[in-house]
Formats: sequence, structure tokens, C-alpha cells
Amino acid sequence: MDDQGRLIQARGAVGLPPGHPAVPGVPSMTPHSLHEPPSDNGEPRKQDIGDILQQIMTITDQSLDEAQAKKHALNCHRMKPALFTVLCEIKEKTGLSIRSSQEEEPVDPQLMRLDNMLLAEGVAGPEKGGGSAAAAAAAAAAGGVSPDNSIEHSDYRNKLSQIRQIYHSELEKYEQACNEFTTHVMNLLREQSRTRPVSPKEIERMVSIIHRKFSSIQMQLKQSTCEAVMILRSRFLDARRKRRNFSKQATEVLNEYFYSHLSNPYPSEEAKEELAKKCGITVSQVSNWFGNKRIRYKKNIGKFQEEANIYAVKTAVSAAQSGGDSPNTPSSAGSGGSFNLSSSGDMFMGLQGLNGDSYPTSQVESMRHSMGPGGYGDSMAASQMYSPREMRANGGWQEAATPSSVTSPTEGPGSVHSDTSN
DNA sequence: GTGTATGATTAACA
DNA sequence: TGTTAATCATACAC
Repeated sequence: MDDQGRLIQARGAVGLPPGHPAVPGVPSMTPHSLHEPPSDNGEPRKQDIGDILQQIMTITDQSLDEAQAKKHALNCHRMKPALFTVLCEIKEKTGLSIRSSQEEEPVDPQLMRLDNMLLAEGVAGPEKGGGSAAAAAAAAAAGGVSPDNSIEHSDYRNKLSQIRQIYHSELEKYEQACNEFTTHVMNLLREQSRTRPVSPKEIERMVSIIHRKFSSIQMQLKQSTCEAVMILRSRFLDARRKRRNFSKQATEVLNEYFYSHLSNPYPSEEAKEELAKKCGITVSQVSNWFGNKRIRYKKNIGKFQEEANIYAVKTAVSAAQSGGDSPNTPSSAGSGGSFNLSSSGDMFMGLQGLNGDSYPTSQVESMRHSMGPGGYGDSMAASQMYSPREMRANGGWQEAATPSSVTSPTEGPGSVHSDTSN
């Protein structure tokens, strides 16, 4: 007999109208589950099943006490095991079949990524030297080797080890809680299976749901751990946090270039590379340095007067020492080597520019002394000694009339411009 | 501990 | 893409 036929038969048995479902969500009923002693015409059996179904259908309409009593009576009914089997079958065929298709989800790529990262960082999986490899890789990525690298490495290792420890202990807690909860639910369902149709498959499904829920919690844990590792890594790698002042020699080289190219303190790419090599820093650090220097100089020219003078003197000294034959070359300021820079025409004329005469070293020294320990206390005096470029209205650098510091190489030593605008 | 110096970063701009 | 200007974060001197 087909489902339709069985349904009609069941309806007839319980005396339900054709539009009313026999049992909610029950499309079919297999007669083989209802083995009854054969009767002559089947009427008593039909009547029996009908009664049971009727009682089940109306149990919710009764009072609690009545329902309890009825439930007990139904539980003890001889037809109960058969009905239970049928209901289990029906549940399998309806709800479960729909859900089972949704259950087979592919492995979450996000979870895979997290797992891979934790594995790579040495947080998950076997410990690989406490993350020293990762620390070394991080240091390599940073592109520099600092003298206290080993300290940083151990610091990184310790922190990573802490993260690892927390991760594993939390993971263990989750797993324990998951197992406990699963056992609890399984026991509960087994217990309930005495009073309602709960098939083993359903229990299995419930277990997998619990596992999925717990694995989503685990994913959060993994995500948090990954974030912690990322923060640790970024702290370890973040150069800003590990800022080191450049060496004195490096700063000197950069300043020499800056003040000797004050009219156009924009080193070319080649010059930057040369400076970087000379200072033992990167090209981008040179760019940063010049960017900072320009803006800070412009913002507070007065503050840099002294510094400018010192470098003017230095340059003059070296120019004088080298016979004054190449006053335009910053490298002539005693720093050795050449930047191979084009003559930007902004070389300090040293002290030459003051009155057009070349100053011998001794005179330079005496001038230096005349500045006093604090350099020029008088800004006017300073501007006479060395006056910076006038800034363009738009904030840029402009070749301004300056007394000594900045003159075109084509200009004679006497091309002194007074600039008291500062 | 505090103020200043300084290297790095970032958004906006040309 | 390089520069400016503002800002951050750290180093350093006191």
C-alpha cells in the first residue's frame, strides 16, 4: 500500500476528517510496526489503534494530573513499543532527512587559516623552540639587527610561551566542558527516550550539534589567540616602538648635507642612497630624516641657528684645511668620501661669505670662541653669521638673499646678502 | 617624573 | 610618488 493509502487508513482508524492530519508531521504509518493478533475483519485492531491515537491527540487538552495519569497509562500500553518505533521512523523520514543535508558543511576556511597561523607561530601543535624561529623570522623581517636582539628574542619567546600556555589551558577547558555537556545531553536524551521517540540517530545528531557549538567557541579562542600573537608580533616588529636614535656620526653626516644644501635640502635618490650607506641606515630613514629636519627647521629657524653655525664653521674649517678649492662639496667637511652631489649652489661659504675673504683656520677658531658656549645669543648676530633661506609663501624653500650661508657657486665669495627677516 | 628631542607614521596634497 | 604637516611613541637629559 502506498503512503496515501496508509494515511487514509490511519485517518479512518482514528475517525479524523480527511483534511485533518492524523498525527502532526506524520505523513505515513507503516502497518508492519503495529503487529496485532489477527482478527476476523480487522475492526478491533483498527479500533484499538484509533483509541490510542485519539488519546495521544487529546492529551494536551486535559489537566496536568489527568495528562500524567493518561501518560502513565499509555506508557504501560501494550501498543506503546510499536507506536514508539513508528514515530521514530517518521521522525527520521521527515525532520532528520531535511536537516542531514545541511549538516554536512565543508571545513570552515577561516578556521583553517587560524589553525595554520597558530601552527606556524608555534602556538598550536608541537612547541618549536618556544617560537624562537618565529622571533628570528620577525627580526629578519624587520630588516635590522639590533644589539639587544637576543633580549628581544627572549622577551618575544616568553610572551609567546605565555600565550601558548593560556591557549592550551583554555582549549583543554573547552574540551572538558564539551565532553561533560555531551555526556550530560546523551544521558538526558536516553532518559527521555523512554517517554518520547528519540532515536539513536537523533542523539548522534545532537552530539554533533553540541560539538559544532563548542567548535565555534574554540574558533573564538583561536581568533583571540591569533590576535594576541599579531599584537605581540607587531610590537616586536614595530620599529617605532624600538626607535633608536641614529649614531652621532650619522646625524652629523645628515646635518652636514642638510646645512650645506639649505637652499634645496632635497637629496636626490642617489644622494639618499649614498647618505644611507654612509650613515648605516636605510634610504627611507634618510627620507624621514630630511622630511623631519625640513619641517622642524622651518618651524623654528631660530632654534637651529646655532646648529647651522656650527656646521658652517665645520665646513669652513674643512674648506680651509683642504685649501678652499672645493667649498661646495659637503664631503670636504672632513667626513670623508664624496656624496657625488651636484652643485646645488647652496654650499656654505663658510666664513668666507661674511666679507668676501677667506678665513684661515685660526681665525675660524677665534670666531668660534667669540660665539661663546651658547653660540649666538643675539639673533641678529646669528643672522649675520648665518641666515637660513627664506621660505616660500607656500611653505616651500626659496633661494633667499642670505648673508653668508647660502650662495650660488657661481657667485663670488663676496656675494653677501643680509637677511634680517628672520 | 617631566620636558624635550627625535625617528616613524599617516592623511592630504600637488 | 614625493613632500608637508600633524601626530605618535619612544629615547634621553635633567
